[in-house]
Amino acid sequence: MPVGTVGTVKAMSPRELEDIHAQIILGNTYHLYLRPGLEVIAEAGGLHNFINWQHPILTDSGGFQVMSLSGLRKIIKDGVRFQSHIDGSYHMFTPEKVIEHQNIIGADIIMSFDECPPYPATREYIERSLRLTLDWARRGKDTHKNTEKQALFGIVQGGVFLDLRENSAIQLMEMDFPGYSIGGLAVGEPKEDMIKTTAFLNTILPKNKPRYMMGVGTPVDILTHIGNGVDMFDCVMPTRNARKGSIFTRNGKMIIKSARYKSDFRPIDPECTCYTCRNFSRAYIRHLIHMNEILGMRLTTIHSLHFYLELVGMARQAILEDRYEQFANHLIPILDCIVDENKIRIE
RNA sequence: GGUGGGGUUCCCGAGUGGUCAAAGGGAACAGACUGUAAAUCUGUCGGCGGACGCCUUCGGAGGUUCAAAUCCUCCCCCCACCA
Repeated sequence: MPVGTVGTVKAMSPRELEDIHAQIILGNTYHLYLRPGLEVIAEAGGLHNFINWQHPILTDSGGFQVMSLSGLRKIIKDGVRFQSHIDGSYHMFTPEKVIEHQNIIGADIIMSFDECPPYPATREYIERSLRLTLDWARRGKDTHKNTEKQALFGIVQGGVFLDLRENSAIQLMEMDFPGYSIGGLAVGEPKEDMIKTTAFLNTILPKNKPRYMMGVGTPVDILTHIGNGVDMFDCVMPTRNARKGSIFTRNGKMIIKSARYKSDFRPIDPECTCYTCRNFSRAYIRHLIHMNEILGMRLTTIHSLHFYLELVGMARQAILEDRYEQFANHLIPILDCIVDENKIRIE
């Protein structure tokens, strides 16, 4: 799922998203609440209409902002009081209000309010945080009435402590959500911990409901966790990194702003079918990024998102053909490095 | 022709006897980025060597001094105003 925090996948028009076959995009409750404000979105008839995206949308609850804006908020039992990073005004987010907000926004899949705890954190901290998040999940579920049109997911927390993860998952499953998110990962913990966690949850979470790993990840992460039964991902990396001249390809990461592409007139990936690769050279894209030109960001974003969506499409096909492990094992070492064609040539 | 002001490391620009390989900015180069306070941030940026250091550099050539980007002499070049 491409990330479109404030109601736009940065640098992309809805038509460009359709061109690369994006099926669903993300929005963020906290950011949309602050700007443009829920009144505007309500007046527009919901987020789909407001941004003219008639395909599915998933909204995050603001739980991630509990971590990313940790200097500007206070957690209490009832919820989180944020101080706006825009104008300093105070805003109380409770699990009930967060559901009401998301009812107004109207996303197809919505999230319980949670605390995304930082890493490292003590077991005591994670336990306390988890109790709160579970309480909030229950309160959110009780509040949510529009269940026919909006699927509310519960969010599994528990840090890197597997027993706490288990505890979290089981209690959420008792509440019977239509899907389960895995939160609080890729926040700085070792990769092995992340992998152990999804591998473990793979044995617990129901197989007939979607599992969404929040905020992950690199192409390698995605393939790894698909292998552990995860169905859905979102991540800012393909978009954010693309804008800064670092893109993902089937041959690994390519830092297109690098001097080595100054006079390289090949496409980013000669085999790629995206608009960018069919029409523009590495040298030109590098130039655009260096010039800080809008088109540069658009073209790199198109490519990286196209690649991500193609990658998960291939993963889906490999699963259907019962050859996923082979597929992933072949691809992961390639995707895990920086493209260096000169080096390959020497070898 | 006259008067005044200047020439500093890729560029702009500070520095007016030692603590200067020389502030600051830009460019350039190398990276980081994982439910987006991100068109952001970090590092490098004369050469050689782990560090301590050594060598080359502040328009050019001389000179003064223990010590010069900084002071003196001559020369070259630029800018402004006047004629």
